[in-house]
Amino acid sequence: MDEDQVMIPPDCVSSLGHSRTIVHIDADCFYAQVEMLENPELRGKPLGVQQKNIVVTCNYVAREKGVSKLMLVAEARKLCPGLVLVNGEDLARYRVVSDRVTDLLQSRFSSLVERLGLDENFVDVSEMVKARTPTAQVAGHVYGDLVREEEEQGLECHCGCDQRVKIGSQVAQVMREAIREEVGLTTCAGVSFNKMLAKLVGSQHKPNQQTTLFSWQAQKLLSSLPGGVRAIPGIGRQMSDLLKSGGISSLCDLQQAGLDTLTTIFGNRDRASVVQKLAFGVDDTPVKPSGRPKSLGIEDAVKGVNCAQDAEAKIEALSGRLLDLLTAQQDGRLPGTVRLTVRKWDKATKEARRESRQAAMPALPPLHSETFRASSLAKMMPLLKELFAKMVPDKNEFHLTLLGVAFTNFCDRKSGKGSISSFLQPVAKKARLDATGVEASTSHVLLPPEVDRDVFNALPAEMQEEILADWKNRQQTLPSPTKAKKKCTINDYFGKKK
DNA sequence: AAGCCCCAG
DNA sequence: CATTCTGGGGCTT
Repeated sequence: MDEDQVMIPPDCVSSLGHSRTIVHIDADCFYAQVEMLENPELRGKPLGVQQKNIVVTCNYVAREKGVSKLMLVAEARKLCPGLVLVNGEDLARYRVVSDRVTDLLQSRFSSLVERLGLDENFVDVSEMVKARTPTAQVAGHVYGDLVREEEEQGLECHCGCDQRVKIGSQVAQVMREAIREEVGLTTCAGVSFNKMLAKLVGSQHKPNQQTTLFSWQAQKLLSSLPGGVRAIPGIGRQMSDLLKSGGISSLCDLQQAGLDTLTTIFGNRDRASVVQKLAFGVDDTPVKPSGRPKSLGIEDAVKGVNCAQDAEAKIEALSGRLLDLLTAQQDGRLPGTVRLTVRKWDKATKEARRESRQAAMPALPPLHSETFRASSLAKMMPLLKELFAKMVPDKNEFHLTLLGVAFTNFCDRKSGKGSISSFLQPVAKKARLDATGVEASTSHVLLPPEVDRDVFNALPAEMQEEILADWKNRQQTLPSPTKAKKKCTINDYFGKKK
């Protein structure tokens, strides 16, 4: 196939051009790395992280023996007899490490940090890049490996993005060093002018490496991707099946399909347009700061649950764990809604399908009271039983394969007399005035800048918790003055623009 | 707002 | 029979 001339349809132009600089950071085999971090004896041994009967991920020692993601345990053991397996069904410990990575990026590099799962972050470093000296060399790999030749042929981009991604690659390097030093994880990074391309190019060299894409190499990257249309982030199973039924399976097919064809396939012009743009590497979606989680849930794949009593026992156990998670999260918010999810095996259609029902949460006792867990459970269980009955009527026979409980619709606690706002508000006002942002970085517990450490230490433990929770909230919602300054810590590594 | 579908790792 | 255990967003009602 001839690929020198790829015609880009006129409806596929980007409104942002190459103006942004985006870094995608991806932790290598994340769960396995966290396990090795917590138990260093595992390093050097083939390690798999197990959920139910599946190895969900494994370290690179195991990969050398042929173990891969989402492989059945039996198969993995066969390939790698010495495989060490650890249980990874509870994600709480992974979430703690994941938060450390996101917090580091957000406090030191850019307020625009978007999480994707537990192991990936997009960072929009456009502002930081503007302030850098324009003489940077590329750190790490360059996609395409033809930089010098191509530049000599005059194929480089004249909008300035070549320079920007070079600086971006230096920033990415510093990010990865900081994550390695301060969190203990190796990562990969991709640098480009939009999210999709940053993510795609970052996976070109793994593990513990980084790759930068110049805009004039984007087409080459796209055509080189294996796996047809599925290689595009945002085109999943359903959409690729739809495309295939419309005669489109390769990325080249997709690029050649007209907007009308795609609209017919998807039955939706907006959808079609987004997909068409993605096929040409056009992605104007912003890096959207993730902020605090919008839901908190747990679920458990089950087998042999076929009576209400069994199910309710499981639901109670799950709810207890979920309340523990809520307590641990402790960012001061309480859920407004509970949702119960079941997955049923439908033998008529021979498919598993999920159903859920939700209800308003009853008022809960104070988060840290002794009886919080027990009395919350007591209030929730009747509700959950009702929800369960809506989906699984008593009479019918059923075969459940999964149960899940989730909190959503979080709201901040109402501020009362002894609450956080009455304490912080006046102090915060004073602090805003003389906030210099210089802030010698605290080595241990991070306090809000307006809170004096001695005052803090004298407070009751519960109030300390509230302050820390509130500070965490503010960091994720407001671009605080401190942070705006702190972004520039990268100056330690690079000179400022003259 | 409720519930389903699709996406992601 | 089923890849696990999550979490976000969009569409339809």
